[in-house]
Amino acid sequence: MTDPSRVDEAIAEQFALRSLVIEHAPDGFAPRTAAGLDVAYDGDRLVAAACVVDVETLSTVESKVVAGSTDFPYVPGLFAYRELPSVRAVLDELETKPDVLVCDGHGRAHPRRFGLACHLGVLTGAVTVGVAKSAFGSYEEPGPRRGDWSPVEHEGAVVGRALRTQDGVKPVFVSIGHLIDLESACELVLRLAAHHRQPETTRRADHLCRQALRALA
DNA sequence: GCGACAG
DNA sequence: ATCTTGTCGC
Repeated sequence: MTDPSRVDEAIAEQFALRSLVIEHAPDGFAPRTAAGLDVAYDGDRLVAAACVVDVETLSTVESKVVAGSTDFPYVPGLFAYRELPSVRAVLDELETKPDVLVCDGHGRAHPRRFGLACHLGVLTGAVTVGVAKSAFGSYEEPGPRRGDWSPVEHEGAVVGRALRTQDGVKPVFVSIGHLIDLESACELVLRLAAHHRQPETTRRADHLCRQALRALA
């Protein structure tokens, strides 16, 4: 049961905020650290995790987990309203200030071009990238090799890429969140996904939050 | 009107 | 996201 008024309100806010997204990086932007963000659920209880990784060596610099809860249901297109509060909470716990945040979901590749990654970026002023495991709508299959990609379009505009991060695996869907360009975002994701389909950042954050969640139960 | 729909 | 065994591949 999703309260219609909360949904309408959220959608209106997305339209109001989406023009604030900046689609290019600051001069000489070269991220040295990247933080992966993820949330694991047990009903309405949840654990959010952030894992900061050295982009060059892929070693973990710092990680934090935070327990919390949600009152907003999962609604496609309104993911941010469910996860953003806990994601921001765990980010506040970090002592390190990551150069870029890698979100588990879409940025511009969203029905209203304002997915979780954009929302987080605009609200915090951080550089953000969205990496999702599935796409809204359809896309053309990219080539079979690591690094191959195809554009993801929405209403005639390129909003993201289906990026093959390993030979023969399903592509991930990369889109910018805030303060970066799509090319740089894909370059970063490919670098972080040196060993697996998913970037090391998201993988480690994923492991951390579900491990912490089972520790509570 | 019907189906599709990040996690 | 989460519920879940065995199984294919490096």
